[in-house]
Amino acid sequence: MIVAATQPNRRMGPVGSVNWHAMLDGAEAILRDEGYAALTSRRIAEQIGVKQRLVYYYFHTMDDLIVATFHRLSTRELERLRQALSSDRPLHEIWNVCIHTTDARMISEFMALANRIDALRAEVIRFIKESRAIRVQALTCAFERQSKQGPIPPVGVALLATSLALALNREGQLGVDDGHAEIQALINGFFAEVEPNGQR
Amino acid sequence: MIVAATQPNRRMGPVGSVNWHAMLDGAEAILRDEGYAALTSRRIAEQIGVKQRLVYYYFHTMDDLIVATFHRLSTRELERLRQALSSDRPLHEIWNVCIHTTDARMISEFMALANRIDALRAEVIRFIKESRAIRVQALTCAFERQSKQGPIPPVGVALLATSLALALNREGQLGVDDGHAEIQALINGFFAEVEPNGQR
DNA sequence: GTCTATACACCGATAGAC
DNA sequence: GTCTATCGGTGTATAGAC
Repeated sequence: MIVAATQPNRRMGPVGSVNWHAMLDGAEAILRDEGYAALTSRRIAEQIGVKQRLVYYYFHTMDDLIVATFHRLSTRELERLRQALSSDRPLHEIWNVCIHTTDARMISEFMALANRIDALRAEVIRFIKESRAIRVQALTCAFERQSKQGPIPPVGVALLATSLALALNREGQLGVDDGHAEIQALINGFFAEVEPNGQR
Repeated sequence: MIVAATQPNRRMGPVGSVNWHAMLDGAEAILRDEGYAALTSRRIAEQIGVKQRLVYYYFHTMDDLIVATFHRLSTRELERLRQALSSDRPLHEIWNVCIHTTDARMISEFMALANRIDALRAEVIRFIKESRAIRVQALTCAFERQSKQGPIPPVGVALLATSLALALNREGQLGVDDGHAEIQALINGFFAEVEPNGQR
């Protein structure tokens, strides 16, 4: 997954070890709180209490570390979505995951980083496609169960939901809420119609 | 508008002069093509063919330059939206502005920057609120003309439109198009119903 | 107005000891 | 596995000449 860029045969720390995870934890915290300009090997080392050199023992380059951070994050998010999919109220649960575990601020940082790190862009694309597929599956299933074909096919609703969740999240963090209540009412109406109660 | 941060009484270059605009032009280009990590005084100077020191003659700090760049950009965008509002088909024209002049990539960079530059965050909030107000005006007017009150009030549709335009833009640049045709069909249907032809 | 020159801090990445 | 030490480069921002 993570490919060497500079010194291919350098000795490397084990993927998945305690320090490896600690470094990604630190990277997430820094990205969230200070932005990607502050995401440096020195800052990560300071954050988790190790020496800077150690970061380069676990990751060939900073770009590799960033890609690994997103990969771990998106894998966890997909896992949550899959769990939500197999719950009693998949649509409600999937929406909850998007609204409550997604951090618009960190998404902004990764989107900006993806503009210039090719490997990250590929990961982002993979994540968008996989998460959309999960949503489509949940929606298709729900529509069939209610025996109704809405005016928008599942894949359209999936895109709509992603775009709205992100917008609500982003604007909420900025303190803007114009139209939010109205859209929330729309979403509540959709849920009432298509997934009115616990059923599986 | 732009407040001194470091050396308040320093002699400064004139706002709106040729060099001033050239620097913001350069900043936009760098932000769009290389991301905010590359947006440095040296890089801007190189881009427009002046010495690095000159950047600090026109802007107290890099943050000031960034805020000024967004301010000029958002002012121009609002101007385009106001022109669209007073056209024959305001809804169509406003949508065109969002889809064709908005660069999702640059938006990502500014959103990430706004996470840590307070003055920029204030500008972003101002822009979101003002552009939403313009959309609400266009939608309210169109709904009244058609004498129909849709299931979603204007401010909700405005938020929906912004969120969709951004999502279509962003994913289009990534090369993802799952659900895009379906949403485009939805938008076309909306236009056909609420603003079927040129009328003012 | 625009320049040269520079202070000072921090960056990624590596060599090689233990 | 983890360290010290370090290279070469780049960042913001300023002093002061012309």
